[in-house]
Amino acid sequence: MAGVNKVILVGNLGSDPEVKYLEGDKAVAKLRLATTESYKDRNGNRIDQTEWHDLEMWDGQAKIAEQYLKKGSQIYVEGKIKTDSWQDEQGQNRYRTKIRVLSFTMLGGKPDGAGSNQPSNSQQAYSPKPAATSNTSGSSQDLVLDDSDDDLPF
Amino acid sequence: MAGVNKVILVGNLGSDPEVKYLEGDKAVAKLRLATTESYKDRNGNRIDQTEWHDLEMWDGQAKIAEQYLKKGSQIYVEGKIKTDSWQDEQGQNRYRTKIRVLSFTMLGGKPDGAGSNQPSNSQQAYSPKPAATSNTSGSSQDLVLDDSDDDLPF
Amino acid sequence: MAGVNKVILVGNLGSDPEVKYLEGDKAVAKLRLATTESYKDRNGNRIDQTEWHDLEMWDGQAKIAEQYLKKGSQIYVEGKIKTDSWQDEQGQNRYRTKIRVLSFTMLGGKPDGAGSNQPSNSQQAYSPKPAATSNTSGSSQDLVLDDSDDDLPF
Amino acid sequence: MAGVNKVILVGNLGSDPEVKYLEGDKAVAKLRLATTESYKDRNGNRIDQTEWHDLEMWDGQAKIAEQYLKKGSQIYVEGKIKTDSWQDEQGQNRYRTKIRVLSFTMLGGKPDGAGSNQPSNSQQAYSPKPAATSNTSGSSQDLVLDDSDDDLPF
DNA sequence: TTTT
DNA sequence: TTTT
Repeated sequence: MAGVNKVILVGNLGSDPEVKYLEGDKAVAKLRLATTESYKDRNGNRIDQTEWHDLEMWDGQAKIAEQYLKKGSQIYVEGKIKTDSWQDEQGQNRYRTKIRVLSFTMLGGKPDGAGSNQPSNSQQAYSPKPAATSNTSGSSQDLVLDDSDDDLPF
Repeated sequence: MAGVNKVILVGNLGSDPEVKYLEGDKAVAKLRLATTESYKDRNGNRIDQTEWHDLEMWDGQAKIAEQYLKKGSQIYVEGKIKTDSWQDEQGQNRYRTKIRVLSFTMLGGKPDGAGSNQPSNSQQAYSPKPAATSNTSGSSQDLVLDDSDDDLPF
Repeated sequence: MAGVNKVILVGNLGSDPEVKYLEGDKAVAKLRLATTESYKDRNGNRIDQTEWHDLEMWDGQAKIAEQYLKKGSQIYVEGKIKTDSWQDEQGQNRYRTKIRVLSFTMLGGKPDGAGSNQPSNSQQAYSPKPAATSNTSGSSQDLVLDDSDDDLPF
Repeated sequence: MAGVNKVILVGNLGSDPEVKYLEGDKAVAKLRLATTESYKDRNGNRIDQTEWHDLEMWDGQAKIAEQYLKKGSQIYVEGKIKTDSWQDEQGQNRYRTKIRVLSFTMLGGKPDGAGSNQPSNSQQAYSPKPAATSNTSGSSQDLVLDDSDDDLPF
């Protein structure tokens, strides 16, 4: 019965992360990630096919995303699929699938600036590379968790 | 721009595959796969959380699924995320996400029978393990396989 | 600079886990895992090609392995590649690559017995499925960790 | 018995690819890839731990690597583990593990040049993005690609 | 031997 | 809506 539900994505953000702060030092970030596949059709024309993914990050990860990611950023993402379902006003079943991010890594060169609200001198804040990889995390000692076998609330 | 869109699942089928045959030797199978995550809540109670995934397989793969998979089968799946979107009659945007399967592997012991419509002597048809792993494959103008330095697996 | 080093394996154990207990509640398990790939050669003969992997698990994970895994067990493994190198007595560089396991999941039906030293009524000990999935872990509250961004000593 | 043997890496090349041309349009490329993991030790000092991987690519893939990859290139790699073993002159068993690459994707911005032997105006050769993603491919009796519902990507 |  |  124990299962595996794993997603690996490499793509670019369609816009800056949207971060909401909740009570108790909690935060959630929503991001839209494009993964583009390129192939030739039977006439030899190159076709790009883009898939858009809704990413969700929490807490320390959300804050790192806010600080370092922005529209266009290329990232590697690991996460799991979660589908929300509900009934709409017409009583119809509705579904929405998102990727709950467990860790991500920034790709490509150094960021040329930072999150959308950041002054572009945040290069320094970026230094050492504490943000280059983020795992689902929280406490200030940089505790790293993954949410498979424990009592995390998600 | 080149991206990665990869899903890895291990779970059990919620029902037998539903296979439709289309014109020209094409076939498509729909499957529902449950991946269950188990964790302890803060009171130490074990909680099972199940996520259901819509899988789609085509052609040779669909036929193998029909023949060898059934309700309860445990499989390893590799695929990619595809989200269909459309407008419903109320003009609202609707979304449905599925996993386009690129390869799968049957897990656990030998199948005790076979697909739901199969005589249970299909054990023989199963022999060696021709069905144990399936890659996306099919008609010759659409040949797509994913292995490497060898002859083709089917 | 942040990188990704990820291995995903599904295979069977070639023998029972070998577990060593070290000072301070530490334990390490060595396992040999076979992943077999099946293909047809150009004469249509089915060929099985088996790759053997050296797995290493630590602490809580090692103990779970000892208790529930044995020769023949089919498991799903996630981990990372680590290559040890040293000079042998002739002054030659020697290399040995192993998989540091970060999590694993038992596949197939319930185990029919248990680790090699276990009474075969361990079915009960196995109950619900507390052991079915293991992450790199430690403390008794079932704390789950992965060792990417922290100060774990391995 | 069917198994899974999958490696996913993101890292940087330690040097330009070494490509050898063999008889019959065959080619093989050797690459060294560094994956670096960053963590804080218990004193809060950031530690970088680098793992080096031997990559092997064949045929079309090797040629693309020669043309577009060079020292420092950041790539995403998918492949499988292969361990060669042999006896050395002392009759000792020797082992060497490498990653047989099945597909790779260049990460980060546009290449600023090209393979080590290429004129740096190869930007044009790079155009559209024929090299951005490569799957295992090659001679017609050994055609192996890994994508899905489309025409072939090269 | 890479990268930040 | 990203990227090349």
